[in-house]
Amino acid sequence: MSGKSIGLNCFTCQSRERTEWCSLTEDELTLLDKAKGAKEYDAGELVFNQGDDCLGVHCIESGLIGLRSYDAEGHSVLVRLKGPGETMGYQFFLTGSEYSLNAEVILPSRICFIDRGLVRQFLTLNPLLGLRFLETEARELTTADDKFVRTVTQTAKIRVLHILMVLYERFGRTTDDGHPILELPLSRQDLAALIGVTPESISRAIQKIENERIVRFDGRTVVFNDMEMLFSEIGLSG
Amino acid sequence: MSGKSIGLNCFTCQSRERTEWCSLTEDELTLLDKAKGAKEYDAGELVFNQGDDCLGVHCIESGLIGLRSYDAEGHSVLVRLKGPGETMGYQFFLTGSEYSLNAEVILPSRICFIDRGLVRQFLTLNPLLGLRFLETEARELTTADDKFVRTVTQTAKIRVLHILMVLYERFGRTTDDGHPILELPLSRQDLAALIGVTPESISRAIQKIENERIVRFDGRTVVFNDMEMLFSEIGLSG
DNA sequence: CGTCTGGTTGATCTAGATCAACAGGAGTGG
DNA sequence: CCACTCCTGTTGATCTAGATCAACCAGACG
Repeated sequence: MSGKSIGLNCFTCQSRERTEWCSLTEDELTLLDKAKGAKEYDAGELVFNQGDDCLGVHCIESGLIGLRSYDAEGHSVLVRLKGPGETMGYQFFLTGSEYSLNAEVILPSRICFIDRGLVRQFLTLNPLLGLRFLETEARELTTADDKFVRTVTQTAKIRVLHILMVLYERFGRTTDDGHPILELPLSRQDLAALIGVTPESISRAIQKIENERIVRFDGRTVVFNDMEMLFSEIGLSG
Repeated sequence: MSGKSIGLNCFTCQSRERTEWCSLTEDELTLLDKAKGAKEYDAGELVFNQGDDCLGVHCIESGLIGLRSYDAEGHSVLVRLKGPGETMGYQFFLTGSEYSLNAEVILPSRICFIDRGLVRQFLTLNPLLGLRFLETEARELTTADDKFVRTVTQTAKIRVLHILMVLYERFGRTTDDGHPILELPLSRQDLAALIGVTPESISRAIQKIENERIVRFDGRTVVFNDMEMLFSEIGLSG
């Protein structure tokens, strides 16, 4: 069993506003707060394992999780990242199937676990909760479809540019002198697994991108030199 | 405007049991039946267009629809098939975005349209409906993720075998002498677009598959000679 | 008939995988 | 402190699955 049990309070949760659970009433939240379990995880730990039965859902207060799939030949693919305010594992809870993915801790995280019985109860009790999840799922499905289309139609270089853009929207900031900048939370290997290519291909794609002066890399720091160029390369569909 | 308006009755709908809408009450169904619009489409027509605003959802009574994405360079990818009892377009309704896909009629279809206002109304009125959609979406998300993993880890041949299996589960039957058989509803081109390869690659993959005696092709008829072999090739994860 | 579309086959090209070597940390243990 | 291994990332050489380009055939249809 990985993770260390800690105390966390739903009412003071820094990510509450961002979660679907914010649609719960005061009373419901009190119930949730009592019934949930909270844990702290170090980078590298697993929150749940591919093949395990899904006993509930996990809600991330802080940190970063990667949902990774290993196939029979040992190939690993990073299917999706999950961050603060996001709930993970609900599709397995909803389909009543076992996890088809590992949940790997990428950045140290605090994560709550909510038993499936309770989730079911809340879903029937408070219709709003279901609607929020419906919207979240719809967004995820759309990005999943989009990812498939990009994967079969675009080159590795363009897909790298695209994922940099996506990561920038999520983790990026602007320096004091106005440059858009991104501190990558991922290793090159994970970057590769995220777009479904080898680490070598990532290296070479980055090489090209730097030669074209679109972005500059310094370790895990990414400086965007030419946003116009980047946008035109990845196409409007951002 | 494509499609020809027809009369369809929700109460006698042959696919009602299969839809999420079967969770509606008698009264609600009466309301839905009055408010919906029904159309009949020929193969090749479009139910909705990439780029158009989503004004509601479409529920398929009979036929077959392909959700296809065209990128800027004209590449076409078949993202998903939708058949009787399935509702399509709800992710765009839910995210409030415009369609990112075309809905192409593959087999002649009868399709009902339900205005977004009404859908919203039903979703808040009857929580069960939302839960049903939540489950459907969860399944679709899982298959979308799975498709991504397969696309980046498996060869075209294996992906062809896999899609044949999926199509068999959906459209296949067993002959009198006990052979599993599949009447393909798709052209080779569409088969190609469905797994994200070129028609030429499909042809060559089929060639290999026939040489290995796994399945036999006769036009659009697929005879499964060796299910064991097929399963072992695509891996247990089905 | 000619024209068109869908499918197959062959020849060639190329993006990206694979295999291999190596360089720079970061520990770890003597 | 150095020697050692481990791990990540880069680079080079080679290989290959699948794309691309082109020719061709068969059936459909005016």
